[in-house]
Amino acid sequence: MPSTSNNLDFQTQPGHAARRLHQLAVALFMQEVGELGLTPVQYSSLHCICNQPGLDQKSLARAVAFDTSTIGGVVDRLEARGLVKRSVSPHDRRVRLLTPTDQGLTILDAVIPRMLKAQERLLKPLTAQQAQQLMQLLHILIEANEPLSHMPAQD
Amino acid sequence: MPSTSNNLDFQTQPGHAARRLHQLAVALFMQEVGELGLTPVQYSSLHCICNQPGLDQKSLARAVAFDTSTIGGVVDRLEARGLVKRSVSPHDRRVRLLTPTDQGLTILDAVIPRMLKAQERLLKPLTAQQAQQLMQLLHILIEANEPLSHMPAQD
DNA sequence: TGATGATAATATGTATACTGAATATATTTT
DNA sequence: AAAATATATTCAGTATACATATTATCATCA
Repeated sequence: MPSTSNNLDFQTQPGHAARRLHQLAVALFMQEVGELGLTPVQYSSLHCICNQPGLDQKSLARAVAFDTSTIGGVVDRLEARGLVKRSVSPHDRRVRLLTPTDQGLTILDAVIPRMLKAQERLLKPLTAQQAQQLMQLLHILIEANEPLSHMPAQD
Repeated sequence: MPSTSNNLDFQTQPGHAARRLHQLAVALFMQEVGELGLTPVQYSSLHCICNQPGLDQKSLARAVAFDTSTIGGVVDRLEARGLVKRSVSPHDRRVRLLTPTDQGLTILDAVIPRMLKAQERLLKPLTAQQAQQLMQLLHILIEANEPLSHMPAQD
């Protein structure tokens, strides 16, 4: 028996389970929302920008927990689709301020019920109590390990 | 107040939590294992190949829950680093059989304790009971939603 | 046997997700 | 004010992760 068996099986490791859960969450999101052409990350970003128009990219990155490199490409695509506008901040010309277009606001409203359905489907195999438990446990891990995220640090 | 507030905040959605958990799991893995130059996915694949030498790529994809496009690139990189060999199956020349090299076996042994440390660190904020609960809930979701995975179907 | 269809792998294109370097602009220090 | 430092964004490079198309090979059946 090799040293790599049984309890060492990657299948049972939390990291692998985390990848699988994420994989399923994305697949469900794309099933429900994909028709509208928004990815999960694009949705989160658009949501943020609509709720806080005038946000800069660094703050957006922190809000959705991305590094600033990644957010750049996401915003590129939202901008290319005409859902968001980038403008140079008058106070600091390094900064790009993000605002939603009318089309961006419209599509966000169309996406939300579908997004909610995806979330519901993801947790459907759990009882209400289990679902609440899961979310609580996830939040503990996320908050405790926050410093590990690659998003820009708090001001 | 826009229609996109509060309980609709993406921060509280399970899909977002899933992405964050995965993000943390990868970051911890890379902290512990990165020095050895293996990613989480490469580790899982190498582990599989070492435990089942002669595996074909499709079976590997199913084992690690990837689609076959993705696994191709992963194996490319493992092969380029000399950890794995690809050979044409004598029974079916479409099939590539995967076997570990000595170096592949050696590096796997070196990786395992570090990988375990990463897993431990990920769940450290939880009590033993909570950790067990979390894993149980994750497995329920993964199994229930299995048909959604993009990995190749069972034979 | 030759056409048909199925299958394993590869190739192409898009979108995360990260590291590290480069660029432009601000701020601080001397 | 010039120099040094800091910051927001962008750029280049690597590695998932998926969809879709293509290629090579196999299996079946007319």
